[in-house]
Amino acid sequence: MDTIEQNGEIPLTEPITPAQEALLRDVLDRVADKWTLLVLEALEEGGGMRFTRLRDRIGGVSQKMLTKTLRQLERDGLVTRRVYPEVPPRVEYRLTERGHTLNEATCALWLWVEANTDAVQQARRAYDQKAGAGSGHE
Amino acid sequence: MDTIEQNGEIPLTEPITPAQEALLRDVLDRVADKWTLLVLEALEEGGGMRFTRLRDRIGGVSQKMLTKTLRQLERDGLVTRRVYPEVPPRVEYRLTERGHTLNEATCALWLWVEANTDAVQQARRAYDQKAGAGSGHE
DNA sequence: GAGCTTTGGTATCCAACGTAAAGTAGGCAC
DNA sequence: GTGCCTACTTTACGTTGGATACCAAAGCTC
Repeated sequence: MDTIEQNGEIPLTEPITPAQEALLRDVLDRVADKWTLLVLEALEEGGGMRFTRLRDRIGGVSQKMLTKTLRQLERDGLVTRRVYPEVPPRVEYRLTERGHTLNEATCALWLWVEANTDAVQQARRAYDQKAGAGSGHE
Repeated sequence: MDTIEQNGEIPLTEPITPAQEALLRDVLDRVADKWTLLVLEALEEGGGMRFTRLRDRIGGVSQKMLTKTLRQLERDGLVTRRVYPEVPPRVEYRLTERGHTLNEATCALWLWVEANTDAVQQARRAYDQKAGAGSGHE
């Protein structure tokens, strides 16, 4: 009989079961998302924030995707969604403690992007020139 | 190797121009990708690797996406693609130095995922129960 | 010499996803 | 009553990702 693990400790060396592997892959997919990272960053910097303010702050995100991203983050226990029963409606989103730790974990990634954006752009230009000039498989 | 420095220094606090902002967003979008992270991880652990081996090692990735991901990484100067003119063809992918640094930057993210997968799963169960029970907004 | 195999891809079809724009709710100023 | 405000939800549509099929080119088999 397969019991879902109920112990409190997680071996950091290797994921053992395929179920754990699948779940890990799923969580990774959720976390390695552009909008997720941007929402986390915005909420980290701005503290609690309303929907529209968050949308404006991030910029370029559709309501649908922002709603979806926030719901997923709420479901995963990374942000809290607090509704004030007022008119007009007011909903405030805020990072949980766990969400805060995730944002910290992505900090290195942000720094990498900031530090390497220039080099990546140069690499792209070089690649595009080379592809356009020499191989000629068109 | 000389890097072109037009403004002399890059402030790590804020991106200034909208163009830089857009590029940064673009690079982030490229980097915050499930397959990208998995490819980087696989190449980091396994060293240089052939296409099919990489596909098997990652698991669940289609040829199309693996090809696309590898092309993007190559274009961005993060992996090298070396073709041996043999039959059957042999293509070996390998991390560049910059790709290696990116993988290091994502290390914290991997650790977070491994450490928090369990808690996320629990949060999801709690959320789904609560949503199904009727205290929510349905 | 026809046909199968192996490897690293393209090409095609189709479902899922993301975006933009319009619609919904519900008090409140007019 | 009409319109406005906010936080969504729904609809329409274009783009992307996945599964499958196909391709090329040499070697081996028959």
